[in-house]
Amino acid sequence: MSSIKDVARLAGVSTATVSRTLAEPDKVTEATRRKVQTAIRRSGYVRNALARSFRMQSTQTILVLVPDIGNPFYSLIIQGLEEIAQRHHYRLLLGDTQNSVERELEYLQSVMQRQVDGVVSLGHTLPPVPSIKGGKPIPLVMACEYLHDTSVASVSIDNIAAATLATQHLLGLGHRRIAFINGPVSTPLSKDRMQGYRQALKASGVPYSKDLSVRGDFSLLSGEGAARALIASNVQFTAIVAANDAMAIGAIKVLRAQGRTVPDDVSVVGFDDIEFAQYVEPPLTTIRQPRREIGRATMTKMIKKLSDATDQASQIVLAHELIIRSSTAPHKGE
Amino acid sequence: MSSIKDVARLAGVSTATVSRTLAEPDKVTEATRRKVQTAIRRSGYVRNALARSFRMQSTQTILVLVPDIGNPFYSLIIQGLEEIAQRHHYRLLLGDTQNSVERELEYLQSVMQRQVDGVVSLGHTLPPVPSIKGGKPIPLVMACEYLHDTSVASVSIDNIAAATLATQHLLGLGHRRIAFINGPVSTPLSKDRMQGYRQALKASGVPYSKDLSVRGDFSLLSGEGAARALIASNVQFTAIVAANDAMAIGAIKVLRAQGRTVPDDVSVVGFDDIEFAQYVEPPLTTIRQPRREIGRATMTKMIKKLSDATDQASQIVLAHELIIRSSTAPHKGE
DNA sequence: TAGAATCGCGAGATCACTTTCAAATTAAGA
DNA sequence: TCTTAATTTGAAAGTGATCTCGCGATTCTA
Repeated sequence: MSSIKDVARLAGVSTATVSRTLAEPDKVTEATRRKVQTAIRRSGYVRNALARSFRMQSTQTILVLVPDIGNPFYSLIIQGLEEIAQRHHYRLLLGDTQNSVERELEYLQSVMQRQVDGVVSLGHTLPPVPSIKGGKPIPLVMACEYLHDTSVASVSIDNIAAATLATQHLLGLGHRRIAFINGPVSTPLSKDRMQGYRQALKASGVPYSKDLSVRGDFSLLSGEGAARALIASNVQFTAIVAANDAMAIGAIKVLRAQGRTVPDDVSVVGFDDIEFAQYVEPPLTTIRQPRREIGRATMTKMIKKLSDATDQASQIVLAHELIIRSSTAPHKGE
Repeated sequence: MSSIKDVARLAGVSTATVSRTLAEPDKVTEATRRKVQTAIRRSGYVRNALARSFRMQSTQTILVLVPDIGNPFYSLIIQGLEEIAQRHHYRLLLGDTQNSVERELEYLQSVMQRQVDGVVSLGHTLPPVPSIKGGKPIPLVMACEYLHDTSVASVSIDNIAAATLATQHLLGLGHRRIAFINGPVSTPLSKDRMQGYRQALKASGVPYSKDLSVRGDFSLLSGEGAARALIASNVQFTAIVAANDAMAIGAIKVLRAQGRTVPDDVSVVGFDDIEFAQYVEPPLTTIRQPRREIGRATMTKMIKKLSDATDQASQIVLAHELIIRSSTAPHKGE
């Protein structure tokens, strides 16, 4: 493989000039530039990115921590991230943490070893260690999730407002006994959705009942479990709001299996608007998150931080939207 | 940041010894090992992976080309890949090619620039360029897809047999007019599934009709389109086999919208057994691919190639399985 | 047209690590 | 005790690029 030295020799210039030609072509004479360029072509030279990364101590790579690659919710976000990253010549290193702290730590090794220039986290656990990179903090941006207290940049929707909207929709249809299937409660995001739910209830004068809240982990299976728990506990409910679509879909499956029809017996509203939401029966009423846009905004923020270390952390909030399909209907009966 | 030099100085040894202590601790005296280790601890030294990669001309990173991250079919495969990779201290660089050649080429840049040690492709396009790495070919393994003619290693199921099995299931239920929704026809995988379909038909003495075959692109939307095309063409059919679950699910949606019930009016069998297949209505009969196992086997092969350049390309074939749910039923009627 | 400023280019240092080769030390054998 | 073999260690080379510094050439200013 030819190196920069070979090119330099072939072109009759120094390696410095070759490097310059590559990095800032206009800092070099027309004539030499041409010489170098033909030398490059002739030798089939390609820049050794490893050497370059080493020298510059930067890899043009962003680590993206995904809680679960299998969750289709993340796909559009990733596409948004990638779109902007590619535009700025950054690459994405996707790390599937599988909701496991150990796995996350493994990836953070890469960070410690300076193999990535920045970290985007789609999960709620704040990557703990990597705030130093040769003394300098390494940029971190959270997407979807966020931290209330700290000064970590994030991009998300207003989950309180969104959950309120979902609940209001049900309330507006005449439902009063509305169950709530939450995600893992530890995260600010889950807390906010819960808060939005309660807020809407309160505003309509509907008392909050603890029995109507169950917890899942955002998976299809946990949605089933939540619905089963709800039914087993014998509380009355005519509607459910789930903290994400997967759990809503899981719940619907159980509901139907138990002979309750959706939406006639119970209305269900989801959260996220994943692609499959339109394909289940009945098509799911849900809150749409601007997923691609979240990805774009997140990476844009990251790029900014990368080029300007003094860039301030900010909490970017994007708009959500209630998508009404067929899984919700007016409350029937006395 | 402290470097190996600092550690060496602190421990009163040479950098070579520090390096050795890290790489092969037993090539070093107990005493010096201890000295070095405390020096490492005291200085908070972490190996600079960039320098290391540069020196060794290897990054311990495998590029995984995924046609579409959003497709949940790939998630388990990726998890399988990751499981084995991590065990051997390799990292995964996930590249979402979005079925676009340009994007694929972008990622192949990484390969040319020696930023990855190997390439796993989940798509059908054979990465063209990267067969050279400093003259040496860089390992490539395909998963799911494969090439009939060449000597590229691959891990997949027997798609002919699998499609035959799916079709036979329908045939066994008494169906004779069985439609086939294929994927992009250019790929060996699609051709094989089609062939399996036709083979089963032939074996049962059912004539193949061109009108009963339509083509999609593996997406939910294209499944809808395919079903619509089928209906519009006015051919009679009482069953459909789709080349993947997403298209099957899309087709079911259209079927129901048109007033045909599944499976009473038309039986549908999918392919892949993605998680959602159990959650649609009716739950989907489908061919299960051992996805996690495919991932594992692929990465195992990759590791082998990485450590042994003479390793022969092989076509590993794993077992598939017909999962019968509720989207298929005996053919009704005269 | 002399002196100053600017520009283009090359020599060589540098980045942090691995690895070769030979020296030095230790262990084994006679 | 001396020689030989084995083991442990260090000096230094090498990896491929970038970048600083300074020199010579060119252009500008007065």
